[in-house]
Amino acid sequence: MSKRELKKDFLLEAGIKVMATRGYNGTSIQDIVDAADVPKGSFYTYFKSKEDFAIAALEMVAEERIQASKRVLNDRAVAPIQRLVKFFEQGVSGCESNLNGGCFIGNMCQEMSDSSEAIRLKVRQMMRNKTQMIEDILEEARLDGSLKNTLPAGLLAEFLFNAWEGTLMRMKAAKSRDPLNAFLLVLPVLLTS
Amino acid sequence: MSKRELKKDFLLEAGIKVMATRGYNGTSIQDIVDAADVPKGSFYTYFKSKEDFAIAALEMVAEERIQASKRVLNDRAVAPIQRLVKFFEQGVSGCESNLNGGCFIGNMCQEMSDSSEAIRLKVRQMMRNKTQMIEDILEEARLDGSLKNTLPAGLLAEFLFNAWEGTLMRMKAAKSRDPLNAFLLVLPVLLTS
DNA sequence: ATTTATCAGACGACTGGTCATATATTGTAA
DNA sequence: TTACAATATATGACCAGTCGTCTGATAAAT
Repeated sequence: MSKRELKKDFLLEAGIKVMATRGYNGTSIQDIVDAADVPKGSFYTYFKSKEDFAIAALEMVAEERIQASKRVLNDRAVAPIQRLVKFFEQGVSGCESNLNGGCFIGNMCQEMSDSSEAIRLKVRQMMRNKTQMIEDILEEARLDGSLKNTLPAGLLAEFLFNAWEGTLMRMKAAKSRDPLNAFLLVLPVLLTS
Repeated sequence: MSKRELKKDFLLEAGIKVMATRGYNGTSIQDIVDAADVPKGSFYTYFKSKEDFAIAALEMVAEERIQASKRVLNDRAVAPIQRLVKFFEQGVSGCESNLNGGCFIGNMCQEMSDSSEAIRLKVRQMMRNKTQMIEDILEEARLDGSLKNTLPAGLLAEFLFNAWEGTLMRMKAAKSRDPLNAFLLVLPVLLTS
């Protein structure tokens, strides 16, 4: 990885931390460069605009999450439904690492979908990816007989992903893990009965 | 209602339409007064700050929604679970009326929970209210035997409310009703089997 | 005449973005 | 290896415009 790319990534990582808590419009270019301790002029060497930065940030977060999710979902030593539970549990901790609960992707979705079509499309693509991963594991669970629910896996996956995003949002408002507990208790009931 | 209160409400209604699509930080005082065709100087006659406006806006939206929800949930001519389905369907249309999909409360939650404690607490309270309404109807369904699921009603209500908020969010990213359809198909399965 | 409500415009701070200049880095030729 | 030009990167002062908020003059009501 070139020196340039390293610095770009450093700027991204620092900026994501700020933007994940203060939101897109709540974060200025100045905030981002301050967080990375980089002069303001340098920002536009790496990103052509603030929107461009946000999209790159979304891509970086997505990449991290997808890698982490794959590690959990492909562990064939664990039963599919157990893997799905782990997938969600790990997804939550991934969000908390950006300090102050909340999913960066979900936040950007709510704040920017109506303002920036480019951001909306990127968010949509990332949500589709995640949903597809859930669908795949559900198919696997169906094959081994552990998934009792007879609804189409795609439908169930979409429902579960959305429910989970809603759970993350509620955690943010409540500043509590209770919503997560409710989700994890209902999840197996929905799938195995 | 006094002339003053009428004008205040008018300013609120106009401002909510803008803030619901552009977000809190994406909406300026100028945007709000322009939407209501009121001079900028007047804004601070009615609201002591932008945050104060947002909280009043949240209260107005909540009041509308709660009234609409009560109408649906208290209609004893309809079976409880059917009422719950209607409750969610109507909740979606309530959000779309603020143009461009998405729940004003959910949007404010994601954008502002980490920035404004006052807004976060208001959002939390509103979510609790809604969840309580769901819990009540679930209890009713349990009494008449139509709710098969044996999980505590409070838990189920929390899960359902969060799933529904997630569904609204996904609709915003996807610009589609598919997430709603998935929700409405899974809902009865979760409750009655 | 006195109080109260309204509002135009000004305030300083800050916005996303640009640009001329300064500094590194690289490629080439001797 | 050195010398030097050519190119790329780094930078902070600066732009025009906007931000949320406030004040002082005016209008309306009493």
